[in-house]
Amino acid sequence: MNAEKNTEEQIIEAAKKIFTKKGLAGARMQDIADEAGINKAMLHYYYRSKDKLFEIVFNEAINKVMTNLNTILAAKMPFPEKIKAIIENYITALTANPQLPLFVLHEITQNPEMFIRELKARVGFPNVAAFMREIVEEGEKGTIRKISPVQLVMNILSMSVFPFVAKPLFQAVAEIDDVQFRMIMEDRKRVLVEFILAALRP
Amino acid sequence: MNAEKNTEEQIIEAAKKIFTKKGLAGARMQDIADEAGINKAMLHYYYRSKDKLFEIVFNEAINKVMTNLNTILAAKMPFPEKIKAIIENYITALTANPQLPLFVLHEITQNPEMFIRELKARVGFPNVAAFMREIVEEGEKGTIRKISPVQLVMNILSMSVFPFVAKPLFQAVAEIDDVQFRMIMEDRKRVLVEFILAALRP
DNA sequence: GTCTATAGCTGGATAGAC
DNA sequence: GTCTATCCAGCTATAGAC
Repeated sequence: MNAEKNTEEQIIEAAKKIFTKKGLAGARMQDIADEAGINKAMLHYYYRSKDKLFEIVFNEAINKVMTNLNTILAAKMPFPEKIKAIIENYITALTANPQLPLFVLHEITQNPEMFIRELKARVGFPNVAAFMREIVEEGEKGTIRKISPVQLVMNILSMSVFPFVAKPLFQAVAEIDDVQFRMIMEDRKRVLVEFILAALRP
Repeated sequence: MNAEKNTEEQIIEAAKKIFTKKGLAGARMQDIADEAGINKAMLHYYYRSKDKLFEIVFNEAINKVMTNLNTILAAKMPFPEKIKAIIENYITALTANPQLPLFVLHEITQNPEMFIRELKARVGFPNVAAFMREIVEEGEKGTIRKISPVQLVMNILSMSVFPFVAKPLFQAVAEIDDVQFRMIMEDRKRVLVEFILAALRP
């Protein structure tokens, strides 16, 4: 309902909100129109079809997630600090946008082709290979315990992202509200770094 | 298409498959009928509505996931072995059913009320409180490093479940097929236990 | 119990006035 | 560019024959 912005932007904003909440199949064009404070016909006027509108929102989400990660992975800094940076970056970004990962993962599963297309559009997108080489090197230098780089990457990613994917489940089981969840996630930045570095002690 | 089983069972079987794959909003009654090798009208004859059918499938999924975990959490065994049991149990179960967690998490997010209703129906369902007490005790005994029990539970769960939630993403980025993924998950049982126990060394 | 046919509605998309 | 009215496909659900 941002009366300041132009219609195109308003629509994208509204579409983001509805699609991330309901998914492609669950979202209604009427919902998006209502959220944007405009008429349903306008959506088609500007973006032709539901699928086209979705693709824009989805690709934007992918790029947002990936670009962030990529810059850190490529950065030159000592290994433990890099781990710290990755974790803090993820948790901060996802605290601001908790529904994003579940949305992305669900839609990738529903339609892997669209994701792969977008992956290939951005050349050499996830710069994870270099980071994995770093893990092997550190292991050989003896700075950290030797560990399969694929598994370590999975561990770091899992522990950073999964709590947000499982947020409603955690909240129901542990009976905690949004404020408490935020606090746990804030605390988690420190805990996770400690945990991972402890696991990697030679 | 199990010609042996009775129609009720065939329908549930088919509904499981389609719902876990497409979600509630994405699934079509026609798909389920086709999968079961029967007519669309039969679905309504046996289960009245799409929502009713879905609720049965969903609750069965919840119970399957929970019951398994609960028995292990309640079991009496040394702490490190319990961790091993939890991880191996999860990874084995999810290897046989990789789409289950994403389905459950997505639908909980769409409709938390249904999940909470089912949670309350099973009394004292997730027996996680006892396990968290165990974590604190072990920390005070000095057998493991002191750590917030909530955070440790999140870590264990995240690392066990998330790879399956993110399976299509991993496969696309790392360009691996189903066989390779299975191997990595099989290997992961050992790696994870090592990783966690290493992180918990006092 | 099982099928065909169809009612009834929802929701994406378009026509056309302004 | 924006709105109202409307079309039409696709879907859930039911009626009714067998």
